[in-house]
Amino acid sequence: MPPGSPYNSFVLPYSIRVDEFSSSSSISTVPALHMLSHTHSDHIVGLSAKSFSSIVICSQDAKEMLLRHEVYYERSLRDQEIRSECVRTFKHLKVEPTVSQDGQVHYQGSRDLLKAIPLHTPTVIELSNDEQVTVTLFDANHCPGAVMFLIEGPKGNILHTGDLRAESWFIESLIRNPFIQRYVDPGLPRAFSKGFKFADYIPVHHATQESLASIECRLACRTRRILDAIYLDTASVFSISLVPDKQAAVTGIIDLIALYPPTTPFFINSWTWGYEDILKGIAAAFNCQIHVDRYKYGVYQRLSDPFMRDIITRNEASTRFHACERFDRCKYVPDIREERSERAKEVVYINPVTMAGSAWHQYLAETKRKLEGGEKVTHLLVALSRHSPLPELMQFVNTFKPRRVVPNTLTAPLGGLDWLCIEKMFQDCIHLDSDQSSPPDAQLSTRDDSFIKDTLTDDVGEAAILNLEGDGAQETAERWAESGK
DNA sequence: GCGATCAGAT
DNA sequence: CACATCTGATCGC
Repeated sequence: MPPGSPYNSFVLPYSIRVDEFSSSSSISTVPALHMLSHTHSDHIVGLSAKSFSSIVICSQDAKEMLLRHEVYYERSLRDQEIRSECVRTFKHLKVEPTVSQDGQVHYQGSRDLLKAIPLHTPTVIELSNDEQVTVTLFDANHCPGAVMFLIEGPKGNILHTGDLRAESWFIESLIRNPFIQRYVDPGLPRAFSKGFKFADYIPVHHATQESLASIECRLACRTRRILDAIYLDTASVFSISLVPDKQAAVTGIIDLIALYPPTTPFFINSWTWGYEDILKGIAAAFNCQIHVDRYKYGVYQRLSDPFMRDIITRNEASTRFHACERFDRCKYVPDIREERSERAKEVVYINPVTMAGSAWHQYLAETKRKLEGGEKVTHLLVALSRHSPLPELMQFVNTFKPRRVVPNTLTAPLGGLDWLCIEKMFQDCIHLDSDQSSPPDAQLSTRDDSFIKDTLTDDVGEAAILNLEGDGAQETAERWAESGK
């Protein structure tokens, strides 16, 4: 996931590279293994190169999505029947053997580079002659096919989250998942004891002092394992607000839709994978299907989610809910900016956004007031985030208390400042025995959360305000790079 | 000349 | 809106 991934996207100390496939970017070592967490375009850089010929580990859904991937321009040509066949960006990753007229099968040039592993299925993979790891996949609640990787081997046990939405139900389900349970921290919470205090924060999983003292728990602790590192989705790590869980976002938008006449047509701007919960929620609430375009239909029909398969239709006249091509909508949901017909004036446009929980409740109340007062509202928002903000990330990391946290992405111009900042954010969520690798300081730990709220805004650049020394960040980066070997 | 990569805008 | 995507410029074999 370039740019700005630490260690060139390698999961150190293993020769495993995640979500980056280009070889030109000044890396000297060829990875022993490639992994793909999901198919959003910033995670598949380099995979479209025709010269790429390595094995890639991913989920079955990600494999289907990748092999059916079409860029917008080619989808458009195909839909206008200017192209007679689909141009699929990654078709070189799977080439079927050919069968000649005499029935003989020719394997020359055939390949199937995407190795799909089912979820919750520990799988032994050879990295080299004398090194093997066990890889287990977990759904990451980010988009269809998106997974986390648990990598276990002689050089350590590492969880790579890919992109992640760790809502509380998600963390609770992990705690109960026997394939990762042994890595869950059984101790008392230390995080939030100082510095970070989120009023609405609900610790869900920690044992009490009494239960820790019980025989069962002491026995369990013998087999408790510790994650050496979590490679964490830090896309929204500088957002400190709590955001609604997906269910609250979906029920909110359903409540608003219900206030319109039952004939009002809606266009749902699913502009990238990951908004399926909105489509499913609407379909269930209004007992109807959602119209989608040829490309989305083809992909959704091949995914493992049976409910998703059932709620989509290609019949644009059969429903008032449309999630067809954003720039080529069907005739039932024309764009008001392009067409000033009576029909176009009736269309209501639903757009997913990232919004704090408090703002979402205000927005819902205000919009409901407008609609009930007869005001015309043609644009609706739905507060559905596909990445966890800081409170969720802290709860997630605190669940495991790993030895280290490595950000999956950094902002290059900050020169490592954000890395140091992230280290401080999670210092109370890592394992007690871990070295506090950063120098003791009074930056974050002695300040109260009002300082943090004032300091950390959604703008990543603001992180620099933390008065951290630039060379300190550099030093930290180098130290971590070294300890990762 | 083309594909691959990058910067910039939406 | 969004941190994913598209576009057009640039690089490089």
